[in-house]
Amino acid sequence: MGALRMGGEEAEGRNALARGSWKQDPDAVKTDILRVAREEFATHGLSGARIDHIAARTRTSKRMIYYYFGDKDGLYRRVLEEAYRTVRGREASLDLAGLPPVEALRKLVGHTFDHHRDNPEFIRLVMIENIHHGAHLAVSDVIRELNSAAIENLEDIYGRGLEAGLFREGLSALQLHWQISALSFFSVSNRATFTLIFGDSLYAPDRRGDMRRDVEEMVLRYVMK
Amino acid sequence: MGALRMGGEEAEGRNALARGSWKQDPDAVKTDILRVAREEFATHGLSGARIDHIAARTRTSKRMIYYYFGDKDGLYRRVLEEAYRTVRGREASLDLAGLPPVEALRKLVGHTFDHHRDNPEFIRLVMIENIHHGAHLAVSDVIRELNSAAIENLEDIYGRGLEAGLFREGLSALQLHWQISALSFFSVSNRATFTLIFGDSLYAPDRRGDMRRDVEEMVLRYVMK
Amino acid sequence: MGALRMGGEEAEGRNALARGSWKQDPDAVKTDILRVAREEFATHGLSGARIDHIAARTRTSKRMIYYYFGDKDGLYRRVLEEAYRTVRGREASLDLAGLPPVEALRKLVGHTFDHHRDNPEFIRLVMIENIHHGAHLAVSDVIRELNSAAIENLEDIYGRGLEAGLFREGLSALQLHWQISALSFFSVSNRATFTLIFGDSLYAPDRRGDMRRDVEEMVLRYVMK
Amino acid sequence: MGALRMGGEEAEGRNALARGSWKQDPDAVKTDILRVAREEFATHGLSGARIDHIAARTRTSKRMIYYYFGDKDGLYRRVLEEAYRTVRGREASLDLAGLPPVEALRKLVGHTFDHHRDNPEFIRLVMIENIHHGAHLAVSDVIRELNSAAIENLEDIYGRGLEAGLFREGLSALQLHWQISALSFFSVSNRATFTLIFGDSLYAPDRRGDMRRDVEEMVLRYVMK
DNA sequence: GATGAATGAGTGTTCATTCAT
DNA sequence: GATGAATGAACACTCATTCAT
Repeated sequence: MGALRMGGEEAEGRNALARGSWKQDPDAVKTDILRVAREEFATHGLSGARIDHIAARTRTSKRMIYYYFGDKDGLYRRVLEEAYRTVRGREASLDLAGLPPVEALRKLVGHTFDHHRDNPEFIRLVMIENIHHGAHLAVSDVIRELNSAAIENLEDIYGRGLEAGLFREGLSALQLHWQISALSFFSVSNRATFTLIFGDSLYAPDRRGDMRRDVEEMVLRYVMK
Repeated sequence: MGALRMGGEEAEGRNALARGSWKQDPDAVKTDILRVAREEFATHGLSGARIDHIAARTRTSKRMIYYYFGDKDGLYRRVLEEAYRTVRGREASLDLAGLPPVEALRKLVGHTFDHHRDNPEFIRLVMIENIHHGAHLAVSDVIRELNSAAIENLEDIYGRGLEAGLFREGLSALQLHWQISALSFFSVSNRATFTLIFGDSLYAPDRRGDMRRDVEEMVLRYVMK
Repeated sequence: MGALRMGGEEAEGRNALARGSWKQDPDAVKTDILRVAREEFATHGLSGARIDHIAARTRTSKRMIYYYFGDKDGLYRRVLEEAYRTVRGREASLDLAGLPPVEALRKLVGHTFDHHRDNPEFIRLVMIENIHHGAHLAVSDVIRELNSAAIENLEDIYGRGLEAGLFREGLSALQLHWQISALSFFSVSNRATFTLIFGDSLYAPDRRGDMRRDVEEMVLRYVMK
Repeated sequence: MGALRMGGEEAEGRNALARGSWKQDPDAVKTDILRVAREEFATHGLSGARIDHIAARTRTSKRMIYYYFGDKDGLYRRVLEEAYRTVRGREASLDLAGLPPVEALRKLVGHTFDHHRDNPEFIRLVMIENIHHGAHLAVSDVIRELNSAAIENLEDIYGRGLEAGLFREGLSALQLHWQISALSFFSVSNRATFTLIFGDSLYAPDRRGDMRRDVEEMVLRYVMK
């Protein structure tokens, strides 16, 4: 996508838009469609999303959606792929190698929590994909690139913690990743039903830090000797 | 009508059918519709579900769905309500009062984990409801009855643990419920995408007990001094 | 189709129509759709036909076409089936058993020629189906009922002609049917291009009898000793 | 441009392509488009044909189709014209003047039958054109050149047959052409539906000669005294 | 209460064709 | 001459819902 060629082009795209002549800039068109589509899919789900709605909020026409993305499923898949790719980019950029194990782990957990909390749209896309049994992720190429960063970070930290005699033996990076994800993901994904049933005390703006600390604490107490 | 709670009704329904006179048994008709609808909604989501599909797999006609449930949303709401009601019934039936705090907590966590794992259809309905921002649960009466059981159990256990000097101070039943739910729910809700990206090693049939123990362990280590 | 229940119902259908209330008469609705669809398909071909055009010229809506016929292909198939069925009915009604072989054969050929000439819509449907490689006839049940009448008539006539020493040996009913069909069919199917290239002298209204006689003559001269 | 008649062009086209410079050879481009278009139209009909499919299977782009042929109808008309022109070329090349009337007629009939049987694509184009009521042939210039060869051949043969006292009086070349065409054309045009209904015994590969002989026989018996 | 028939408003998709460079 | 981008109008088809009996 356009993002790859980025830099000057994006700026050009915006200038072109400002001049009212965004034509002949396919990357800008595609990016524009994807942005709107991501919102629509995240808000209404795959079946609930309407191509017409997406087209209406785009700088181009419905026809161009089909020109570039083939069909509704193709568009959804691209939205999903871009979402995963962006996340992966953020995970990789975390620099934890210089920190001692405990601090590194705490930072990774807190970062994961924050990231989920700050990207509810991504969370919703993943929820939606799970509602569809992962059928679209399964046929996508991105999955092959996704595995690494998060797990590698954890393996490094856990290994260093073991060596330093700080962490318990017998745990695995995959398991830890699963637990960290569960605590971070659920806090966003199930917020609606949870607050309806139990009130929103846990989600008061000034208590977000508490919740993150609780999650960090939970992971650390689980891992440390 | 609470048809879902009655075991006998299904059998009655079948007998009535066998006699060719189930038409005079409105409860059986409603139960039949709800059963089929729950499957359809859980499988395809709210927007993805088709009234026609539900009607086709029901012993009665499409007209009856509208007769008894008003519209698609009404049917979905009833499905959601029955699902929550059933869960609540199961939670209440857990008898932990006789157990010492640590054992009680471990049992409650394990039970929650198992329950989620054994009821993916319920998990999916909750996911779907969250995709729809909890809009249907919000207008339902069931929420008022839902709060209690799980939290009360936890309050009792946590209080007894504190008294016995086994548990840390400063935690809350609500927070614990949230954490237990997160770990249990995510293992079902995100199984599709998680296994696609990281493989299904965590979900091997013979490792289900490991995962439950890990969750129990995580909660206990978090709560205990 | 309606034709099966015919008699009083059709009349009722017409009365209902006259009263402006044709509703609740599914057979009349289906017959109406099929009539319009036959015209549309015969005029524009399968790909060229427009469901919207059919619906517009029908007493019902586009939606009903899908309600009764599933999709465009289903409608086309039904049109084709009804066309073949009608033809077969006419073939069977020919009573040739009482005539001497030569006269019987002449009458059968003339009748076939006239029938084709009088039913250009049927001819066009068969042309269209051949353009589509017979794909729709192949999956239809009617083909199984179609074989008989025409061939049986010919077999009887040819057998009697042989016995009477009037006809040559070594011919077959199937081959004769093929030849009679070719001469009759082509005169309708290729009329447009033929008259464009060679003028319409052969198709002058007062020469239709000549053409039929030529076809009869051709077949008789071929069959007779 | 008459590209279709030249055998060498195709090779030239390939050479040009091999040299990477076929772009400068408009005739090769046009021929290429026409070849692909003929297949597409013959296979799917006029309405069923897709410009995109044609473009995709061409060495050039969709734009060139419009550049050279105006629109879909223009392209179809050119395909039709080239097909007729090719046929006419073949008819003219038949040398029958040296043969005695009966042999000449038999050869002409057999040749017509074979030609139709060997060019189903041409037959299909003519069928398609007839489905469209000859509208495109009507506005084409080729029709004016088409009349002659076949009829002239027949006139010559029939005249010589009459003179020799071998043929019946009162027939016409046009009528004979019509009958020969009918028997030859139908065997290809209606093969799909005919074999579906009556089986393919008449079309067994080893019986093609029989069918041709039957057609020859039918015409000869019709013409001879 | 119950049924098959009926429907307006969308819903994703495709078509031949033209524009900008 | 040549290309990829762009498009309006239509296209087949579907949906939740209601009507007539």
